[in-house]
Amino acid sequence: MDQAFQSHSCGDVLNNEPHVAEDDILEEEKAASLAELFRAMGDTNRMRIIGLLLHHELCVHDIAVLLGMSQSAVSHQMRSLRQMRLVKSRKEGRHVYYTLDDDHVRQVFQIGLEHVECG
Amino acid sequence: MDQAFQSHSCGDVLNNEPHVAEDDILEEEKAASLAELFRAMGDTNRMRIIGLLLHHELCVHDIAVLLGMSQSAVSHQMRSLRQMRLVKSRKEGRHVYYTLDDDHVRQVFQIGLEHVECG
DNA sequence: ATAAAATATGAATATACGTTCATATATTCA
DNA sequence: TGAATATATGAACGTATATTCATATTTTAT
Repeated sequence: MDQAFQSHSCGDVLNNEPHVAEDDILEEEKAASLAELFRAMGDTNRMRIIGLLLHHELCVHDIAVLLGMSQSAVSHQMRSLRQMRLVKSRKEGRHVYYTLDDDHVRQVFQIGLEHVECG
Repeated sequence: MDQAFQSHSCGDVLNNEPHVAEDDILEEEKAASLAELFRAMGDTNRMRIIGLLLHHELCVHDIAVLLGMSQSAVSHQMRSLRQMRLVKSRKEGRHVYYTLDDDHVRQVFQIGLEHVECG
């Protein structure tokens, strides 16, 4: 029997659902990836950036000006967003234009917005 | 004219879309709320907890046992999750049972999973 | 009433993270 | 080539955060 079931003594949920632990194991590696993804969205400035990119393709400098951030700060943030595949970049001359990577980002943003707005 | 338009000189996106800045202002307060929400999902253990609560209503002690976390650590985490309205609690005797607060949480989790899996 | 069990909380510590500053790389234009 | 513009990057510093430890609160059982 799973070790998780040996040392608890409260609710009977675990006893009625003997596969809770196994299901959880499946999610273990994914939990870290998910956390990493959401951590990338867990910053006000990065959310402001995503908010801008919902509607427009923008380069680093434009984002910096629009949000009143330093060029360096934006560049560092874009790196995080790129690494988490929240945005993708397109180089054109000396500019690097950013857009949202895929529709998942838009969806998560939108559902999150519903959550914090309506409740 | 908006101050954001005075000091940039690169892409013409801003000139072609004169309302970028105003749209952004609308999202300003929301950006902080969104970031707060996603920050609450930006931790591996909290994602493991959400992963468990997708399928089962569980009390603090059960979660602690299943995830190999201390009672205190889980309790602190549940507080964060409650404050962000990701979970809701139901007290029954000396137990406090937790479930996901609403379907937004499930949806964001699911879409996030799609993103990190298939990508 | 006393003991045990479940949960919550405050302080402390260690780690993660976001910004700034200085600087490097790359591209355009004179 | 040299100057200017756009972006990227590494180090450093300050802040936020997750855990542990000790303890408080609440409820159940004897």
